[in-house]
Order: sequence, then C-alpha cells, then structure tokens
Amino acid sequence: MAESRAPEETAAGRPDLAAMMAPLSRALVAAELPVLRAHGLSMWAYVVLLALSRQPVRSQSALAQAIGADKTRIIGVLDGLQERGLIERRADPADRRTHLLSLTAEGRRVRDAAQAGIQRQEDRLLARLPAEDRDAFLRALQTLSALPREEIVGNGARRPRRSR
Amino acid sequence: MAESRAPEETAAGRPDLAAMMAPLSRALVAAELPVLRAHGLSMWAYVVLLALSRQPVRSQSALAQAIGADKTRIIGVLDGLQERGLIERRADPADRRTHLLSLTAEGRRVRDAAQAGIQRQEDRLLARLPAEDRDAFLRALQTLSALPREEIVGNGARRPRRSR
DNA sequence: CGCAATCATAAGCATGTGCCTACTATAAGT
DNA sequence: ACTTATAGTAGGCACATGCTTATGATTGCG
Repeated sequence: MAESRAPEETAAGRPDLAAMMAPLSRALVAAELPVLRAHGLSMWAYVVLLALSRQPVRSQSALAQAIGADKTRIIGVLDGLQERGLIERRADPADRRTHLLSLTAEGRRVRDAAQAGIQRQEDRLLARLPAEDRDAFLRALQTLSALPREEIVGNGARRPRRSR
Repeated sequence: MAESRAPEETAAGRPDLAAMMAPLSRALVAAELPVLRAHGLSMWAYVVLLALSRQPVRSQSALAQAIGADKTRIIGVLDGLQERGLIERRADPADRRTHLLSLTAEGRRVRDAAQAGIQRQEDRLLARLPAEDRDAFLRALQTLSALPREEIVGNGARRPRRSR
C-alpha cells in the first residue's frame, strides 16, 4: 500500500470536502473576529448587517431564519444594533406585530468599514492561489454557497428550521 | 450608490469568504452526520480515524493538537474507538507515560466505508460545478486548507493552542 | 536522590447555542 | 364575539466546548 500520499488522503483521490472546509472556515471566522471587535461588532451583529444589506425589509423571524439563527437569540443583537443607531426597527403599519428592519446610513458605514477590513485580510489569503484557480474557486464557492441548505444536507428531516 | 447588485455583495465585488464558507461548511458537516451515525461514529471519532490514517503513531496530546481538539475531550472518544477495536492504544516502551495510537484493520475498514459514503454525497454536490471550476476548486481548497492556522488567523496571539 | 516537567485522566466552571415554554399584543378565520 | 395563529419577548433546560485545576505515573535534569 503506497503510504506516500499527501496528508488526509486515503485510498481515494481527495480528502473530504468537509474535512478541509470546516477547519478553514473556523480559521477564517477567527481571523474576522478581531476586525469585527475593532468596529464594535459581534459576529451575529455583522451577520445581521450583511443580511439587512441584501433586503432592507423583513421581520425578525424572517431575518432569524435567513441567517440561520434562533429567533429568540437575535433579539439582544438587534437591541444593541438599534441602540448604536446602526439599524432601524419600526412597527409595520400593516401588521403591528412585526418589526420592519433596515440599515441606517451609519449602519451601512460601519458595515462597509468592517467588510473592507475583512476582505483585505481575505485577499491576502487568496493571493496565495494561482490566478486561474482563484477565480474558479470564488465562482465555485459562490455557486455552492448559493444552494439551499436542503440540497446539501439531503432532504432528510434534519435541522427542522422550526418557525414556531 | 448603485444598490442594484447581486445578493450578499456590497460596494466591493465579492461576498466575504467566511460568509460563504461557514454556512456551507456547516451544511456539509450536517450532511455527514447521518452517514457517520450509520457507521456508529461520532464526528470526533471520524476525525480521529482520519488523523490516525495519516500518521499511525503519536501521543494523545499530539493527536489532540493535530485535530484541534481539547486533550481532555478526546479521551472518551479514544475509549470508545478502542472498545470497538477500531484503534489500538499501546504504551510506548520508550516513554511509558504516552500511548502509541494506531488504526486496526477493522478501524481502516470502518474509516473507508464511512469515507466512501461521505464522498459519494459530496461528489453529488461537486457535480453541480462545471468541470473546469471543479478541479480548480478542489486544488484551491487543498492549498488553503493545508496552510497552518496562524497564516490565516494572523499571527496575533489568538487561540493560544495551549499545550499545558 | 530530589525536583520540575510531562502525559493521561478526572472533574468542574463558564459560555454559546439549540430548543422549549410561557406571555403579551396583534391578526385573521369562524 | 370567540377562537386560533403568529410576532416579539423573556426565561430556562440541556448539551457541546474551551479552559482550568488536580492527581498519579513517569521521565529527565541537576
């Protein structure tokens, strides 16, 4: 048995996707944290800012679902963001139970600043890839990350994503 | 400011690496779980099997460090694997404090079976990528995941990876 | 030999988080 | 009107995990 192979490989040709992706992803997140803290943001706060960038409206439940967070857990995050004036939480005139969420100008500013810092770090990392691979890598990553979760997990009833 | 852009994008051109990678990675791990459970393996157990595939020897501390786990947390995992006869834990004749860890034949068998199941699922996913992108993606992923953690996190004193 | 360091192990604390229940305000169906 | 359902909020349980301390066995240094 030829034991002279690259790490993580076995008989087949490649390491598990997840085995490569999970530690890498954790490292990327760890690298983000100091940048976010410099802007006074928690990871969840940043995720919220990004999510609200895409679609200014929504309700808290919808937001929670969109970012894969627990509905009851983001309340404190939203409280903090609202206090700092980064988001707005207005009662929906059509349905006064729900809160319309949107970024303020200051929220956009903080998001841009944080994201710029983060991407500067990430670019440093991407620079290690040959240019051809880099583009394909980003393209592939966007393709895969755009897939609905069920496509990846397999339609089994895992993580019921309860709406309650 | 042109607000008519693809989702997740802001002023710059691409979404954050981590923002794409983290959910994708979590989904991949979630997809693995049922397969692993079918083979009676926990995630940590599988990680241990993979790590021991690469380098049969080691000590428990070294193993823990290699897979980014807590030294005290993998004890139970090793106990379980040993009980099932998937790994061997022999006292090192040279240093009787440490345990030499290695896969048994049965351990290799279970690892191969589990890995085959996992990669079959992952291949289904990779099939969604155009062939050119797929190869570059895997190449890039292997490159990035082979980097030492400090290269990614930035040499700051984060996650001291204590050896105690 | 005597002392500091190291390994495996056990036990515990603090935190983050998934999940559940309960409660109020509001909405919608009958 | 009455009932059911839903949004936001609060509180709490359970579990995994990072980190710490303590202990016994063993090693290695002086």
